[in-house]
Amino acid sequence: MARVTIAHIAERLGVSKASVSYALNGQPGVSEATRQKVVAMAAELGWHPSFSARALSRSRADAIGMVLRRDPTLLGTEPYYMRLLEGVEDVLSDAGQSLLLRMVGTTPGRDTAVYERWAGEGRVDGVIVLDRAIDDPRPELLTRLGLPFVLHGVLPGNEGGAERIEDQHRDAQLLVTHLFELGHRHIAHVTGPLALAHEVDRRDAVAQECAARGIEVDFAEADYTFDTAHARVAELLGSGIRRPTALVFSNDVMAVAGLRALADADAREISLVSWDDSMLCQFSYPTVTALERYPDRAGRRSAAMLLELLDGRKWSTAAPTPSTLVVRESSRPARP
Amino acid sequence: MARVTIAHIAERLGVSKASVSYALNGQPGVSEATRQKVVAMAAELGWHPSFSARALSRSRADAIGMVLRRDPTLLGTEPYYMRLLEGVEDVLSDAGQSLLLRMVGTTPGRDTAVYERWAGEGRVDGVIVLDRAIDDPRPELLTRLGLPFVLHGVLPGNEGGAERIEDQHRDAQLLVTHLFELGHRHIAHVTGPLALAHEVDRRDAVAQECAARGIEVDFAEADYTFDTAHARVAELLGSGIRRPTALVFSNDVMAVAGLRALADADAREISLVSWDDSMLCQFSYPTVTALERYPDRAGRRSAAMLLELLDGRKWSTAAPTPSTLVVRESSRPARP
DNA sequence: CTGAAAGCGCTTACAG
DNA sequence: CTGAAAGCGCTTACAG
Repeated sequence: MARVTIAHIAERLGVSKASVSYALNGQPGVSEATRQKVVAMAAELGWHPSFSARALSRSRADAIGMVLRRDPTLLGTEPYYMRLLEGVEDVLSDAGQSLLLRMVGTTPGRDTAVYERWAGEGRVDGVIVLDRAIDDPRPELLTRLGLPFVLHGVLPGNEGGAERIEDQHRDAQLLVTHLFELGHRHIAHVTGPLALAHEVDRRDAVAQECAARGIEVDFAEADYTFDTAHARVAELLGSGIRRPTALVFSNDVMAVAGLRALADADAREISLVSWDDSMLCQFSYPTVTALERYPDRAGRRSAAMLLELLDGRKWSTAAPTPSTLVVRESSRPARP
Repeated sequence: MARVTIAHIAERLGVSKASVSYALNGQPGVSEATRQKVVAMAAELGWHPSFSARALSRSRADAIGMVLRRDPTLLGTEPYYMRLLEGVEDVLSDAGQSLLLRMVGTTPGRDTAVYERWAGEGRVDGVIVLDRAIDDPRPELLTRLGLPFVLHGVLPGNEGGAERIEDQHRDAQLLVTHLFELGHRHIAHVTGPLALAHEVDRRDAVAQECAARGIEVDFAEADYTFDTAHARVAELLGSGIRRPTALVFSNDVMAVAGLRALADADAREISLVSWDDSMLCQFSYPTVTALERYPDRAGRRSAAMLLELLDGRKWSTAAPTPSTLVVRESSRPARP
């Protein structure tokens, strides 16, 4: 079980370690004949480059990291993250890179410690940052640490927020248009935490789309959990005056909570749509109209962008995949 | 942004690199006075050990790997895996170990290549193997590769299958007893792939529990997906003769498919329970009675076992957390 | 094209 | 207790 090294290969072939290294890495500096002998011998001996030796000499870890900050319980129930990871992992493994995963819960500052450690130890070459917050301290921290990063869902160079990959506007338009066409003229949007940049974007986009169509809109802030969303809906309905005829939820769990709240309030005639699709939306009763946002493709994009950034290549600006609205039972014509 | 090394610390303090190393690692061989100076200086300079240098000199990657082989689409929808990962990650990060994650889909052999590479490159110190199959080639492969491993859900040294951590018998008993007490005397169990060791265990355990109570039981094999499970239930109902009054499903997705199939066949009076709990069971209509199996704790156990194995420590045989039955609407008294 | 050598940043016997 | 040195397995200028 002793490790096969380039020294062994060099010895067997009677050449220098340098030649072996060049041959194995496809670098110039070896004759084609030598290269072939080396490659054949490496295959025969079952040689693999020692990851740590290579990392040390190249100062490259060949790994990228992701810190998930949400509540672990929620993480398990939101397919969004698994699908995102799947896309990221797919691109990384094709590139021979590893994915380091860390889940830190919601305690503030725990992610910071992870980044500091990763940077200090040289354990990852870069990171993908999720769930960008308003005044997010992470870009500055990562810059200070010298750790390359990509903000998931944001174009590089546009951290200011001018141009977003995840186009909340287009998504808002899909949702609002759908409700408008069903005759809804008064809706409410139950958002996620407004400390998250994309939730603010969504709220603003919904407001704008509604204004453009003469739809009245109310907003309520929740935190992606079932219970909070349930409570918000109960409040919206209980406040009495003028009820919305349709509700928009920023994720699938809250949408399903909305379903329950409507049933509890005997207000099943109210329509409802979700910003995230999942099996929850597919199998709830009634089934929930939702946006398919292709999180795996978004993950692929972020991973590809990070690799390009690490290679110093120019980012290739392929357009993100537009979302699709999956119409199900929960959205119906507004009652006349 | 130049890396701080022990050489810098040694130079600043006028001592040797060796002393610095000993001091930083809590090894004997330095005076207490020197140790304190070193530690203080390391903190001041913001020193972190170079992960790759340490890995190279200790031939230890301080990382463990997991290969997920299921269909990525299913992975996203089964909270089981995220919760499992959460438990694993928690233990690992407390121990300063990293988690390398790889998703390979269901193409046979792709996981093998990953293990070979990880072992060859020395990228991980060990792996946790999930979803053990009948005649699983992985234990042998990993042994040959010299890569330490833990079979998730199996006691070390009992790979033969004598003693399982995930006690399918106790779980089967919970489910069958519940149905028995509701008056069911004829049930059917829609299993996952019988190529998986634990699915065979479940089927056998259910058969045994039913026999002990004079319950008739049929079995149908599916593959954890909605469509297949839906088809199996349709067949079970269509076959005509004697219908079961209750169904057991080996995961949540299939249970929800069963719900739909029952509705489609206008057979809502048939009860149904799921071997896995999830939000799918919580928010379906009707809600589904399910086993809470605490996958995060199982993940913790496996991770802890692997770390102990790597350290050459004796495995501490704390008992696994027993499952709990969460009774919901889908299981009702059998029709007289 | 090829070889001898230094270097990446640690750890760890081995002399003093 | 302390220092000089070799070694982990690569990569990469630098001479021939």
